[in-house]
Amino acid sequence: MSVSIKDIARRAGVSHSTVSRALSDSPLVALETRQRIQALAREMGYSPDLQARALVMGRTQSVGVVVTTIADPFVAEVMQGIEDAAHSANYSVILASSQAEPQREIEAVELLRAKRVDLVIVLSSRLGALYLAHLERIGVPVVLINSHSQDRGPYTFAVTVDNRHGGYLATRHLVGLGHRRIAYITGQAHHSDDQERLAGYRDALAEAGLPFDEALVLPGDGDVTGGQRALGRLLALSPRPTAVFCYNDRTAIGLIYAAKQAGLALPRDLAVVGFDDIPFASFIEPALTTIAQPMAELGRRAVEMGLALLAEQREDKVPAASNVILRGRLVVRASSGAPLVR
Amino acid sequence: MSVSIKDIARRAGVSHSTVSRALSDSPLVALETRQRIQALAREMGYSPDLQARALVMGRTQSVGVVVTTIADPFVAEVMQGIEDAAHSANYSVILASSQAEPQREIEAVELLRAKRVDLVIVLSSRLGALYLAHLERIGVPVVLINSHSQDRGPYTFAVTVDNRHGGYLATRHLVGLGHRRIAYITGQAHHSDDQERLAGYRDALAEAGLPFDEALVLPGDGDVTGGQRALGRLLALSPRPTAVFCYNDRTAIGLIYAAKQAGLALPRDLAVVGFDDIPFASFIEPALTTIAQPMAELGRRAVEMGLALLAEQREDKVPAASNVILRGRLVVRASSGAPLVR
DNA sequence: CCGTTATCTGCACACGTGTGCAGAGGAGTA
DNA sequence: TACTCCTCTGCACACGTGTGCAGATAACGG
Repeated sequence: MSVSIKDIARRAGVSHSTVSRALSDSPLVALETRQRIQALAREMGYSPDLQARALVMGRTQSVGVVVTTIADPFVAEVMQGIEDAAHSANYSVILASSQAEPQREIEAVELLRAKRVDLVIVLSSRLGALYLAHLERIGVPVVLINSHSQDRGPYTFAVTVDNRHGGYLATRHLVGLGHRRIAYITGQAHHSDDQERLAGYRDALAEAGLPFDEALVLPGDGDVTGGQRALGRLLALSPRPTAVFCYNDRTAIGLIYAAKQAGLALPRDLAVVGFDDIPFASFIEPALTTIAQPMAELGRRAVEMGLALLAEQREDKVPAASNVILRGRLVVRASSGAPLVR
Repeated sequence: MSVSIKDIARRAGVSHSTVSRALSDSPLVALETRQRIQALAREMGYSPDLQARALVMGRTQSVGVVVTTIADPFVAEVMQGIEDAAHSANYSVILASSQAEPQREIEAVELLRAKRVDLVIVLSSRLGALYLAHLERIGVPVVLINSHSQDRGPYTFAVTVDNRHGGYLATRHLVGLGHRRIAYITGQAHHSDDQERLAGYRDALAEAGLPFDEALVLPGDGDVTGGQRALGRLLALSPRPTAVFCYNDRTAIGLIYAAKQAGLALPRDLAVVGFDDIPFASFIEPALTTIAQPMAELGRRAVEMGLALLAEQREDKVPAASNVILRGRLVVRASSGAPLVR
């Protein structure tokens, strides 16, 4: 099979302990012996078994990431940041996707636990109380990205974008353009992100002295299809809204697609604002006005925070970290259109 | 720390061997004892250490995946298929991304080797001979996705889409619409996919009796920016091509974006065909005609083939597998336009 | 030449799990 | 009762690695 330090030890005529020390450049081994062994290891194509090492060291140098699906460009961009930061810290990434099935999400967490990852990152999950309890039990730090955890355990923290502020920025932008009837298309039900973006939407309305109308909140699903389906309901409203803020870019893209097929002229007939700023947001027509999330940074920060937590946990310190909230920024493109003339 | 079978053994008043057997439902343990231990394990929140198990069993139940970047939607879709198939087979996925830096790709492979993954899948890499030799040494089956390996080792196979056929279909479609000057925008240099798609392009030209003109092959980079930059060179050609086939959808999207900014009316002034059929291909304007790759299936098949190879390797059999080549299909949308009138 | 010290190496154990083998105990049979 | 056979359990080792400790050897000073 694969060559181990014992094999090297045999060929070098020393014990495996000496080989182990030589390979980690310990000064306890005579320089000459050290170099001889290192050369031999290279020659024999030695590759250390990280699992065996992890077993004795008590750390696997790997971070487990739970996502709903990597096919979501937002998720993919965050993963990019995670992978990057993990790589820099000499950690590797184990991916588990849940396909948004709660049962499978539990399984995923259980698997990562069994793999003894040092750190778990959960990406925009809608976590029930039961699930959160499950997370507690695994005994390693948990960092949630874009998932609010009001009821968190000692080593559970969150890195989120300021959804409420983002929702506020988006809606204020539309208000500023003169819109007075602005719809909101939601994401998946019971997602905390969604609730917060909606809250920001209401903030902006309130600030402008506009009434909040329940009927203007239309259900979506966070994917393109949800946006497409929402158009029908939106057109059925009377009077018809002149603008719409969507839970995310994918929803907005679906809505725009359906609107164009229905013969609407965008943005004149309907101004649209999304959320995320996924890579393709600027390539659709009209180019999408949106709230840019620092996606890669979310991932990076989550890793950094997790590693800091890990260090503190090892020293049995009370974690000094606090939740990180990053602000998105408004990116104005064509889809929100020119100021309304009246 | 975490509870082990020894802890359970102590509480149950038996040896750790008995616990180990009881948890795997071995008939060697009395039914009553078995059930008692299983209940105890559940109560104590036991989670088996898969690393330790892997160490003694000689298999980690994990597959390593090397990608350039997961931010590429094509890659993300394939990953989806990989994760899915791996999950079904009770395998987990370790991700390593190279950012297209050769040095980092080597590191990635080395890391996966050290993690003792049972199987390595490499996604659309441009593999030099040196790198391939490196892959050989790791001793586990390697499956390449969309990377031709003319010079492969005994346990190295490939799952690819029929690039040449795809290139042929795309170009024939344009020829069929009456175009006679058709450009091709390449992907990253030295990528075998690219060479093959180009070959298919030439096949279609030859079939139609059209000359191959080197000047019509323009350099891209496989990303949106490459498409954008290519427009300038394309417009400088004289006479100007009436159609263009792009290495992939991202390139096509960049090209379309730049063309619209330059004031061209698409598809009238320029017909465009892409390759991949990424999720957003149908949402840009004009909707992109493209060659649909069975992305998730590529991933699934790669896992299945890899596991089959693994089984054969374990029995020291000569692998019976052969490379898998899947065909893409032409998806006609608006960007290739109506038949040319002349 | 002897004692002390510095330098290096190996023994033995640990991590958590799986398993061949021996042996204890009970049940059954002659 | 004595022997055999079956059922169950524990011992001991294995996987590949890291490390405290003891001890061997050499170097050095008096």
